[in-house]
Amino acid sequence: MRPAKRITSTDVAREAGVSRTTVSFVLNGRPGQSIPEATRRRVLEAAERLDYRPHASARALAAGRSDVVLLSLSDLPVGTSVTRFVEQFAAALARDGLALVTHLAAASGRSLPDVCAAVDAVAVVALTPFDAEAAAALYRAGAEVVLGAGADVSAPQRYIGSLQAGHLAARGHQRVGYALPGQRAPERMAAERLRGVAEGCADAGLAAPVALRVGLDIASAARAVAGWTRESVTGVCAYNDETAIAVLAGMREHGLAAPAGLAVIGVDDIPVARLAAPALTTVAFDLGEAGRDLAEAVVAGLAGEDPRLPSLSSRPHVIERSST
Amino acid sequence: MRPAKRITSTDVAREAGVSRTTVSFVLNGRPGQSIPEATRRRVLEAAERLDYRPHASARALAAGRSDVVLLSLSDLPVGTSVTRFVEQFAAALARDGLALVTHLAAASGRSLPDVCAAVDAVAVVALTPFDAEAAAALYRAGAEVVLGAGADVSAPQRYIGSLQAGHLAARGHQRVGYALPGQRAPERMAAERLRGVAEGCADAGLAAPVALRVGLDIASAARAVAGWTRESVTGVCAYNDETAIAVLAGMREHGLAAPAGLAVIGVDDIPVARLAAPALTTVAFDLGEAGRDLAEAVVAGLAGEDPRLPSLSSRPHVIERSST
DNA sequence: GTGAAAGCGCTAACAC
DNA sequence: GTGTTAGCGCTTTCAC
Repeated sequence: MRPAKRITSTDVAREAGVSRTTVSFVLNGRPGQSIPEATRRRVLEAAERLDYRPHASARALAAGRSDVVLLSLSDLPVGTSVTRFVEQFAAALARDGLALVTHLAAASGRSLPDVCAAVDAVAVVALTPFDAEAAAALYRAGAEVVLGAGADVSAPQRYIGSLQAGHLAARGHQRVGYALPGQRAPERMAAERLRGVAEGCADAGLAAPVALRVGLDIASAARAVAGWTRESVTGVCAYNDETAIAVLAGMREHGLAAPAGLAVIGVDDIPVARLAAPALTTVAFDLGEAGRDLAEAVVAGLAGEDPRLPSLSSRPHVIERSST
Repeated sequence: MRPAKRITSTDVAREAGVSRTTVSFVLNGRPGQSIPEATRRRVLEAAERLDYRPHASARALAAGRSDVVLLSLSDLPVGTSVTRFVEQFAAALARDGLALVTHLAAASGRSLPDVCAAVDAVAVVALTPFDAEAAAALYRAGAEVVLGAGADVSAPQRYIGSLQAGHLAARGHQRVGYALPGQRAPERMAAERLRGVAEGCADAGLAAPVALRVGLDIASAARAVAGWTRESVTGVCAYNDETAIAVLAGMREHGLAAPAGLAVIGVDDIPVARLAAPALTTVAFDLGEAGRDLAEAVVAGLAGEDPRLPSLSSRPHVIERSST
């Protein structure tokens, strides 16, 4: 299957019996230009008939701007929430004629700025903030808008933490622990969530949480559980569901069962959370709305307005199951 | 932070005191052209000093081909194996000057061909085969190479299944079950794995596996477990680790524990697999090599050679833990 | 309202 | 060896 010859706007123009200019005007819905409905339809039909697709590179070169938005996904577990986010984000961008592609951080091949340049992205977006240097590199790589999902990203994260702490406090726990993730997890996000837990504890008049690192292996988790027991912690907030499940496993090692031995609450509501023994109480949130908001911010930024970052609002809420 | 004016190859040429042609030759490592080392270095240094980046769109337009490869990821759980794949794939492509971006199927915004056109991708790749129509649409969208990772994709999948069956057979199980995934899982992949299990059973002189669907919820899993018990199944192969964990949960519901009540073996070796109670025996494989092979195939295809599909070799192997 | 013409930044024949 | 030149396919000012 060899690709056929490219169909150009010249072909469409010929087919419709107009000039390329007109084709361009019609296809780009040029405002301010009043094109007779008849001509309009003729062009549209010709394009349709020929299955014409404007050549993106040529378009970008001439217009000085592509319509590609690049989303950088760090090695977050691409689970439920992120999926929803991508869905809504892409859909919202599409409504403005923008196309979304993703750079997976695992893709060690090229740096983000390199990829940005390679696809000639007009905007680059991530779920966590870019530091000044990274942003500068992206601008240099040709991006017009660079949006790390907000200084405000910290607020929702803290809120998640406070929900966790609040849930445990409401159940009468006096001393809570925090399960920090092991390696290769977004430190920043973990830190914000922990801070949220600390705030939640403070609000409830409890002491600061006992934060311990928990890798995704039983030994590491068992060690942490021992630590919490020693500190008479009775409930622990975990960075996410995977970590929470590790805590559950660590408890098992000590002959402890949730929630009596230790109450555990996670974040994310991944599918296996409800399959855990006992089923994991967790904080779920929907990034779908955040996706739409971010798309709006991107569009605003492209329009020259100052893209005030959306709050990444996600309406986090506790899903109570039996682990607490 | 506003993007500065673009640095063009003209700037580099001026800075280096040569013509744009020379810059182009040097930067693209034109073979057959013998450029004095001195000039070469001068150009390279100028480019470096100016932090010059060729404008991708202009490049693609002139050269008639971009260097963007688009990977389409269906809603597979983007877990360990896929991550390794992407890593190696991207790295291998980078060695040939190609950049990788991903289209997440969840990104409902635009169809794959649309995105392909938007980034002007030279090649589009997926982990599962494209049907003729889809491939044709991609060619029409401007792709030169379209590679669904192989008709041969079925072989490794079947092999995985046979490994599972073999493992159970070796442990003396006489009647095995198969846990088909619930919704939104790649049917095709599941079918191949099941077939592999069937073959494995046949090879061991066992009856065909009892295939039952298992959603990611306890009720569904419990139902399946009841079904298997009724059929005196003593060991079940699960489509993947998540499904296997569901089976474990379903067993719990019936007061059964692995491996005595029912032996369970999964696929993927996701992090929580080893945290399950009991720790899940599973089939792990490394898609890294497959990533490298696929990159090679893409490059070959781009060079006009017939891209004989790599076998997606992945060296699957059983990781024995206590659930069997 | 429509068309002619001038580039966007780069590559690649083809001269020098 | 290096520079001159002609586009790649599209957008967009500016006449008609």
